[in-house]
Amino acid sequence: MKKISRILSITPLFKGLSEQELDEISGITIDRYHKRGESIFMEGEEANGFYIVADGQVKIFKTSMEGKEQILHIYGPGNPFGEVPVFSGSRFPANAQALVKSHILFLPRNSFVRLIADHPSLSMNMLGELSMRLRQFTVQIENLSLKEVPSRLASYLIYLAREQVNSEHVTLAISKGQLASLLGTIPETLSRIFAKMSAQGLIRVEGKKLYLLDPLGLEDLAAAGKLAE
Amino acid sequence: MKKISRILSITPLFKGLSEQELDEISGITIDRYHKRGESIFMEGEEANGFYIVADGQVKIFKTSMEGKEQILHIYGPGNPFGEVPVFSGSRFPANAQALVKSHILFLPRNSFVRLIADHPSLSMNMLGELSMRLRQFTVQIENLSLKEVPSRLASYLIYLAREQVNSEHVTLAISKGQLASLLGTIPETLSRIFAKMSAQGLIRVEGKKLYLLDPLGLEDLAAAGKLAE
DNA sequence: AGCGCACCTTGACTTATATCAATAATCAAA
DNA sequence: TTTGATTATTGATATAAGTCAAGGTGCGCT
Repeated sequence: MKKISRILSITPLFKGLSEQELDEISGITIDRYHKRGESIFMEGEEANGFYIVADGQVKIFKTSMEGKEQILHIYGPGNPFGEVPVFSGSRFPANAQALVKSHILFLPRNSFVRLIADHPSLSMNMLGELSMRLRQFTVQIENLSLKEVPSRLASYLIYLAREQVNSEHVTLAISKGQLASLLGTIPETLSRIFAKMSAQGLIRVEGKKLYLLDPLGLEDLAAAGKLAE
Repeated sequence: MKKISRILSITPLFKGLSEQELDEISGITIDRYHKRGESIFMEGEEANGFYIVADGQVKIFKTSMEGKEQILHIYGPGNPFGEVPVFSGSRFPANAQALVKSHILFLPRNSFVRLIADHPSLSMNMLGELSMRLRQFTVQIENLSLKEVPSRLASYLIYLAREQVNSEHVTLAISKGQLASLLGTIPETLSRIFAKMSAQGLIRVEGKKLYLLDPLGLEDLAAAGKLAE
């Protein structure tokens, strides 16, 4: 019980709520544990609640008929997911799967909706959460439609650099294959672009460690630029 | 005043609100009129409120450095837009422009946030609205990343057919150039695909009137299928 | 009615990225 | 440490869609 409260207290969604309110919420959560690769829910499935990552890593994704996958989000501790059907429709719009062994909290829809009606600050937090997602999606659509893969990769590297304080290098939290899927491409293409960017002296790749050798060049590439041969 | 209430009453966002609550809202709206092609707001601009289309048509879009445009939404009477910065950040994530002469209602942020805190059903409606948007975006990302242009077009035609009751034909509310931008392509490509689909006997194109000759073939194409030569 | 401008279409060409295939590196576990 | 499996790289080739360019069609406006 104490452990759950700790997770809830670092969840931005619950920021500003009192001890008592957090206890109320932790009273309605249900623990779930998923192995690496295990499906949490699938697109089209009926939802009767949503989730919060307590520990581990989860991907939200779509797949095409031919088996290609597009990752929409990758979430870690403190991130809620699968809330859309709580507020509209009742089916999940995408799939969720654990990328590593994960501990997930499940919040049943009805209890949560009751909670939200009574606590305006909780509903404001949820509105903030959903609008952040919309913001991220506009960026993702812009990237997919208006930029080519090298620019998308450069954007992602810059994003990682902001996220991770260590200015020396950044570390990929996911495999390169998954990164390809997140960027809307395939591993082969990503691999080639890593090679080209290395040849240009923009980055140095050492497994999951990426050294950003030329941050300005990357900014440039992210904005518009073309990657020379 | 009476005219505004009528618009608000058909706006799904305000469904279930009392006469009095609608009056309260109409008390804080500000009328704006925009000519065809006029900008309503631009990406990155500070927002101090959001909008509702009273009459006309508005597009929400992103543009690349090189001038290519990706339409995110096209909104008509009753649709709210530009709400994201009300709940997160403070800047618009995309551009808005009137496609035709339009009458727009502006709702100042502060008054609206006050209103939402007092009326739980209004906040639930807004949560529903934002989650519908998230749903639409997942579809759009799926389309851009996982389907080719002919499939996207077929999906859009099927969507139009559901929207418009007349099963005989559908009518484009926008120009073909704008449709291209909505589908994440360019007019030339769209034109060629219209030609191919016509040659296959899937559709017949007469200006803005589109006859869906082979609905099953279109469903097929939308799902996965390839368009033959 | 006819002028002018925006929209649309068609053709030849280029290019980014996917596909297919083979090999290489990495990693976890026995 | 060896082994098998996952993950990553590299090469050759195919293809969808973008670019550039030139006409054509239609529509609103005086």
